[in-house]
This record gives sequence, C-alpha cells and structure tokens, in this order.
Amino acid sequence: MKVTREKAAENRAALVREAGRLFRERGIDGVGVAEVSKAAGLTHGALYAQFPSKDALAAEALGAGLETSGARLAKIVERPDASLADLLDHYISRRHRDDLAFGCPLAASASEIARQDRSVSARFVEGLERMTAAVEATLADVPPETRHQRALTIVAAEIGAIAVARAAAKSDLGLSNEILSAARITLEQLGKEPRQGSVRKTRTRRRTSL
Amino acid sequence: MKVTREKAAENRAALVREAGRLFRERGIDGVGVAEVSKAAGLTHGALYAQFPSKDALAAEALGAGLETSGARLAKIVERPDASLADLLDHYISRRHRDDLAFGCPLAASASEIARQDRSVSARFVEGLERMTAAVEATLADVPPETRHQRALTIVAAEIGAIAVARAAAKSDLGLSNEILSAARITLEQLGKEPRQGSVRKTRTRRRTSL
DNA sequence: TGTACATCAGTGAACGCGCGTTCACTGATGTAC
DNA sequence: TGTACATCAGTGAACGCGCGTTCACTGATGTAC
Repeated sequence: MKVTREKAAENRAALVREAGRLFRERGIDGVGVAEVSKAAGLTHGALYAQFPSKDALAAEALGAGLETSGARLAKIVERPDASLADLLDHYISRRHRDDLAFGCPLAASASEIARQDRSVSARFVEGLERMTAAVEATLADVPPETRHQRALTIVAAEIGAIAVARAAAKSDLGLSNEILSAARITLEQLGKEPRQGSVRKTRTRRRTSL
Repeated sequence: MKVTREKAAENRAALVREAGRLFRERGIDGVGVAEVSKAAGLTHGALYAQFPSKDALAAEALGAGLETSGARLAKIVERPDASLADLLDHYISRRHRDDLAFGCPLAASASEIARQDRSVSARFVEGLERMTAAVEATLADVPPETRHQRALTIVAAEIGAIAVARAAAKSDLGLSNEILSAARITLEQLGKEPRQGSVRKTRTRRRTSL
C-alpha cells in the first residue's frame, strides 16, 4: 500500500543506511537484496520501487558512507589548531578498526572497488580527494611543493593500516594492535618538516622499474 | 578416468594457480567453482576430488600466492647491497598495480580477508610477517628500537598504496599514478635515520582516542 | 470541508539462473602375483 | 615380462538453494473539483 511521502523517504534512507552497513561488513557480493530489505523493515519489492538495481543501491550506499566519513574529517580540520595528530587519532584507532559497519568506506572496501565499475570508482576518488585535502590542511610544516605528495602517502598509509589491521585481527590481535600503534606514531613524523640534510632528489627519484 | 599421479599433481597445481588468479582478479565471491575448473581444463567434479570445498581451495590459493610473492621479496633482500629503494621499486610500481592476477595477494585481497575465517587470516599474517621482515632487513639506518615499528608502517603503506591506486585507476588514472609516485618517494624517507632534533616522544605519543 | 478517484510505495508470489556440492559411473593407472 | 584386478582422478547429471529481478495486485495517500 501507498505510504506518506515522508515515510517513503524514511524507508529509502533506511535502505541506504542498512545497505551501507551490511556491504561494509560482508561485502557487496556477500549480502543479498532480501537481507538488506529485511534489515530496513521492508520486502525486496520495495527496494526495486526505490532503486533500479542492487548496483545502484550499492553506489548510493558508498556515496552516503563517504559523505558521513568525509564530514567527520572536515569537522576535525576546520578547528583553528587542528593538527595531523588529531586526524590520525581519529582514523588510526582500535575503535575505527572494530567498527567495520560505520567506519570509512575507503578502508572497508579498498580492494573491492577495483572490481566494481567506473561510477563506483569515481565515488571512491571523490572520497579520496576529500580525505587528502583534510590531511594536507594539517601539513603547515611541510614545504608547499611536497605537501600534496606527503598527504597522498599519508592517506594511502592510513587506509592500508586499517585494512591490514582488520585482516590480521581475526588470528593475531596483538599484531593488529601493533600495526595501529606503529602507523599512528610513524605517520605523524611525515607531517613535520623534511629532514634537513638528506633530501637528495637524485637519490629519492631513483626508480628503476616503475 | 584415472590419470597418472604426475598428471593429477599437475591438475591440482593448475586448479590452485587458476583459483589464485581468478580470486585476485574478481574476488572469491565473484568466481564460481565451474569457472575455476574450466580454466584449469577440468570439470568441477575434479575440483572436489582434490579439495573438500571451495573455501579450502581459496585458502590454498592464497597460501600459494603469498609463497610466490614472499619469495620474490626475499630474493631482493638477500642481495648484499639491498636497499629499501629496491623493495619499493618492485612493490610500488605501475606494473604491480596493473597485474592484479599475479601480484601480491595482501594488496589484492586486504579488505576481504577481514570477512574470511581465521585460517585465511592466519595465512595473511604469515605473509605480512614475511614482508615486514624483508623491509626491516633494509632499515640499517634506523635505530633498532624503532626499526620494527617503521617496517610495519611501510608495509601497511605499500599495501594501501597499491590497493588505493587500483581503486582509483578505473576513473582517474592520473591520480592513480600520482599516488604511486608519492608513496614511492615518501616511503623511502622512512628508511633513513630519524630526524635529529624533532623526535619528541611526548609529542609523538599523544594519542587521545586510540 | 467533503467526495471521487488517480497515484504509486509497498507486498509477496513467481521467474530463470547459477551457485556449491553430491554421487553413480568410467576407465586408465599402478600394484600384486 | 605378462595377467588380473583394485584403485581413484576425473566426468557429467542432478540436488536444493538463494540469488537478482519482475509483476499483478493492494490500499492509503494526496489531489482535483
């Protein structure tokens, strides 16, 4: 039966929310439309009244998750005395590792995005750029010409640290914790000014097999 | 019909090889047993003569991939003048990014391992430790007490860089290349001795929400 | 404000399909004598 | 070396199941008058 426009919007939001949660927890291929619909308190038919396909729902769920996650980072960075340490405290934490369902979708789905289609990858890139901008805003000590490079590396390392810590946690929680501590401490050093004597471009640039 | 023991071993190896390739390319959930068997030149029944289940095949395929990948790194490190730059050249490259099928399984499957069972996670940890040992062997300039910490961070960052570069490549190849270059250059700096004046433990240790 | 009716969000049965797994069978291999 | 036969890797039909998607239908909503 028909419901109010307001209720319909709520139902749609519930579908996106539950899809985001379940897809991050168990992967897009790992959860069926019936389960997502049920979690939102609906039948699968209702899902198809709101979205043309499961893939369309997945893309919207990824986008919504990135929105939430990006907004959190932006809020941290907009504080006048915001530092890289603040961002790292938030991102590279046991809480984040253990919160697969509502954590950053970039970390939850990094290695799966490569297999999705271009529209999903485009949303991923948006999220990546947003996160990079947040990190870059805290790199006042780093010379402008290497700031972006540093920010990209820190972002890739943050995502890698969470993904790897999660993969290790099931069989070796100690190692998982160690990875988080190590990344938390070491990455902060990349936010400081570059080492004085050892920035030798010729050495740094040596790339033989790239 | 029965085949020679030698031929049976070849068939088993082909199943493991094709499973490793396909699972890395499209995910474990994304490929069926029929396709793996066909790729190995067999029917799916033959697969069940060799392995008790698809999951068992997946675990063996991951193990074999890690073996190959780890052996490559070990070969680089055992050279007397091996440096972190050599490892990074090998790992953080466009070639590696574009070779999903035969690249490092840690990077191909990082965010999926968290959803597999403990035995798969245990194999992942083995591979991680092997890779960390290889990196650590090149950190002669880093003080022994922080060497392991650095190595763990570099490994997480390498894996993150490849995973993120792959996810971005479908919609923004320029950004993907930029991520690889940035990580390649920046991570090498973590292999050098720590910054002289700025290693302030109290500051470094500031972790509020971990 | 009250009535008539078009709209459409949501229901639930049904669709074809491919999944992982099982199993009776085949027939060359490899062993026992 | 030759023969008899147990072994077992591999075949292919069949299993139940859950998948994503479709569709005829329902009935409260919201609009037109």
